[in-house]
Amino acid sequence: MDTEKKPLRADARRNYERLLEEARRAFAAHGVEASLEEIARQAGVGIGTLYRHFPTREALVETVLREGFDTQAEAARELLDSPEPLNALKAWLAGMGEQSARYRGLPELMVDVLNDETSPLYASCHAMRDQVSHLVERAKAAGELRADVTVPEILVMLHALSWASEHLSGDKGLERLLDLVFAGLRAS
Amino acid sequence: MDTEKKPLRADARRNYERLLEEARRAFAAHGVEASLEEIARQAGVGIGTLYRHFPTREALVETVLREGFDTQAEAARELLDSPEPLNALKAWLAGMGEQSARYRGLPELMVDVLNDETSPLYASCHAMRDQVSHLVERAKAAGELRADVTVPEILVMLHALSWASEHLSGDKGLERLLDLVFAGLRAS
DNA sequence: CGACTATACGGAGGCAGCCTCCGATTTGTC
DNA sequence: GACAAATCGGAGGCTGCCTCCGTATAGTCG
Repeated sequence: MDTEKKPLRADARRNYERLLEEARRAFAAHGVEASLEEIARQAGVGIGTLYRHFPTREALVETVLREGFDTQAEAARELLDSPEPLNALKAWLAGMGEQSARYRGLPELMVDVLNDETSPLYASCHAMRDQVSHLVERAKAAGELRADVTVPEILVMLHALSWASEHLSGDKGLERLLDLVFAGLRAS
Repeated sequence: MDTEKKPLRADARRNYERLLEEARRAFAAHGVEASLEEIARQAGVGIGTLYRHFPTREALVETVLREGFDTQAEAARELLDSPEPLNALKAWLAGMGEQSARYRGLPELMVDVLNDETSPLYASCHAMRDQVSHLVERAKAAGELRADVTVPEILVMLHALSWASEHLSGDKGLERLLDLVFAGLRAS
């Protein structure tokens, strides 16, 4: 895991930044399946250059998302000290869900990645998985969370809700859906 | 809504059936985004013939799914007489969810179709929407279902769970997820 | 049975996207 | 300023979508 990084040549660095910028724009506009050739075109760069910097679509997505992921990871550490385990978990899930809902098609990608060690996104996702594990254990220990629900179930469900919120007209969809799932659909 | 149907020519009918057969196979193997050209090829038919019988991918999907949908619609009518409104709703959702989970990518298609009147799937989906509405009203009236949850929320959530069950390793995933959502994640 | 017409067939062709490969270009260094 | 290493760019091969129209065939009628 050594992160050797020779300094890039000036033109390479410039192109790298332009590509990221256009990728953000394109993902926002067309989802995570946006045309890579279009991204290169908009960045004023050949398609070969895009593929040199980002060998796969996932590599590009990963780089675009990394900042948000790091923030999210930090949030998890703080939440571990919260006096309300269940709310801490909910808060973490809401944050993660927002990340996952950032671009159309992203929830699908995230879920697929959970079982694919070769993906550049795998490391990030796995780290999150560990973090949420702690939050889940704590909430279970406090008797606030069903003991029989598993971490994979929670994660898949979370991404499913992000996925759903893409397809729901309302804007505050994700939060609402999370509430429903935590509280249950039965009349109280 | 007159269903005029001139009898097809013998070769046309034969090709129609072959295409449906191959479509079922292909959707099962590769999801609803399976290559149409491959389907035509496997059916021993030109791509033009496929498009003549099924002008859009959705038309083909719709035809493949119709039988299951009709069965599902019939189930709804019976469930309206069930003495347990909430269980009736759950049963209906489980059935619908299974339909939606039949092919990879189908939940997404179904959700998108809910707002697209021009889709050949729209009629089927809308009919279902009406049916589930009755079941939902009944369950609310009986005080067994939260009063503030809406039909669109329930439907999107259902398709989200179908979507999730595709991505969950276990096989009885959908049923389990439905239970979780109805009961809620909080410790009881 | 043979001819004629509505019906149906098939695949070429144009477009777009993925990804690879390698000759041409540019950067940084001595 | 020249040279090697690093980087660029896009042509090319592939697959898939969908349309269009010349060709083939089923069914009918004399």
